[in-house]
Amino acid sequence: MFAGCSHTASPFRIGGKWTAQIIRCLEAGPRRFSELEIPLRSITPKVLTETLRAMERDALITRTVHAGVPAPVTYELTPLGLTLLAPMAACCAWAAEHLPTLLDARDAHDSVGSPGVDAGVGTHSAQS
Amino acid sequence: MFAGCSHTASPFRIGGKWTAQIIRCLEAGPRRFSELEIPLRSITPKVLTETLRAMERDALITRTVHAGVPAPVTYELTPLGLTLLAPMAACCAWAAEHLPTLLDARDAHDSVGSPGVDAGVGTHSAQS
DNA sequence: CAGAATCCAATACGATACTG
DNA sequence: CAGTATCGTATTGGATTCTG
Repeated sequence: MFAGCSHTASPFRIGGKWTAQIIRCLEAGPRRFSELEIPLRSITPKVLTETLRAMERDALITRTVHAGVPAPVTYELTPLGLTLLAPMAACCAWAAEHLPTLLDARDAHDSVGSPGVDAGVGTHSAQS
Repeated sequence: MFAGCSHTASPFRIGGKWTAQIIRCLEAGPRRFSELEIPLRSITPKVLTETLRAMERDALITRTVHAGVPAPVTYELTPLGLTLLAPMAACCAWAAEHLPTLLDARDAHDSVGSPGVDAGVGTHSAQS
């Protein structure tokens, strides 16, 4: 069970913090480096490069250098990368339905012992 | 999208390295601390405790101290925890079908530039 | 039995600056 | 444009030892 769960490839830990978002950005077709930086607004080029290289290594995406000066580079999902969309959708649906509950429970648990100004339960106010 | 992706609660990063395995261990019913240590053979009590506490905080499991000396403690999935089984099954199915492909690609990529004794592609031999 | 305490190593993530 | 280089910090996971 969970064969190969060596922490970078566990079913629930596919890659790092950005892998899932990158896959979604590539869902609609090839994107260039700078086109990925925009929607992932807080990512640094270094981390983006690292993540993309790791994904390329795992055959989830392909990296293509096109002709031109300066040479544009595009990233695209491989067939293997496309297969991740289904389980990701399942996880996404779960999050949409249950993540607020989880976060509320977390808030409630955290506020025990430090109620502060008694803001009450439900202080949660999801951040994107 | 991926609301609440603050790195501990992203759909593809539910908890730490062990959260998913613990959920599966609890799938068939309540388990005691020591009953969890066995199947998760390489976990240390410290990390197991940390993970269980985090899951309890997120209302994924309940912790029950029973009467007796020494007092047995059992952990059990909450209704919320049970809802994770479905997306986990999707991820698990993905892994069963595609993880070998991914790992083979990784091996192939890694062996480029350091073919060693030319073991060829497919040196993969999955470790559990 | 079910952990708590302490210490430590690896890694992930990020800020900043620079380049072919 | 699409990175690379360097540095620093925060978080994670683990080994070991001890206890009500």
